[in-house]
Amino acid sequence: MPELPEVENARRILIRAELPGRAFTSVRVGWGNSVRSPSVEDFVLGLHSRRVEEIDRRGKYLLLALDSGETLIIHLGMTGGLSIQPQTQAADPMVRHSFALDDRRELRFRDPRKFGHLWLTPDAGQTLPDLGPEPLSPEFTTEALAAKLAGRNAPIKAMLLEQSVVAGLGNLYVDESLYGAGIHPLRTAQALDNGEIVRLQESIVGCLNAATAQYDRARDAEWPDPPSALHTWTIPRKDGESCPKCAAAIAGIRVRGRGTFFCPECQKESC
DNA sequence: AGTACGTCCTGATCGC
DNA sequence: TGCGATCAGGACGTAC
Repeated sequence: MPELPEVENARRILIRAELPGRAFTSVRVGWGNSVRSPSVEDFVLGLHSRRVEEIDRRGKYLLLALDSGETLIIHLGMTGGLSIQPQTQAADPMVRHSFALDDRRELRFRDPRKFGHLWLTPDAGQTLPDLGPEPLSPEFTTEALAAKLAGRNAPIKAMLLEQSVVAGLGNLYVDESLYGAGIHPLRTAQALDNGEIVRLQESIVGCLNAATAQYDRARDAEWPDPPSALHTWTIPRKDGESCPKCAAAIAGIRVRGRGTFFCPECQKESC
């Protein structure tokens, strides 16, 4: 499931593959429900002959700035992945959308589960939902995190999945961050003390930086076939496996319907 | 407003 | 062995 490090990896792959500078010569939308706005027809028309100038990221959203002044926003959903391949190369049947480029290559959006989404908008800021701070930017301070958690009764795990609290965390990196901070996923957000919030903020940054660095190394080592997903987590995601720190049995529970793994010894429910 | 839950999707895995 | 049932979850709509 693409979360911040995976989306950032995708961004850097597209930049290294020199997508910026290229123009779309034709666009094929294979699953209309993916296009959130405008209509599929206007989406295709609006992209025609447009050149990609820059590729940015906000949370889990990729932002492709076009020479028309509009922005193509891509969210990979749970199973989405992007690649650039020669137009002559046969496309996987799971490729839902194709963006032919002016150099005989093609940007392909593979998305088996169809949870990915696309937008073409004149104002990305207005189109994107309310997103919290970028966790790898200086704006993501302990104070900023504390302010978001203040007065909130939901489990800390649910809060961290909320993109308006911090942008870019998903199920996996939330578990990983809580494990690193030694905080139980069901702790009430507003019950965390200052020391715990400090540890949590540091753990989130540490997890994301470590994963991003791992992707950087893999891209360099495996170019031109860099991995789109790596095993970046340290806590086993299986009930009963041993905690790498204390060897206790890892517990698997469900929090808000999400599979959640933690160490009952390192992450006590009451403190 | 805050919290919780169902929904969209289909490949992979599970269990009989 | 085969096949139907279940699982996986990001973001959003709806409900309380």
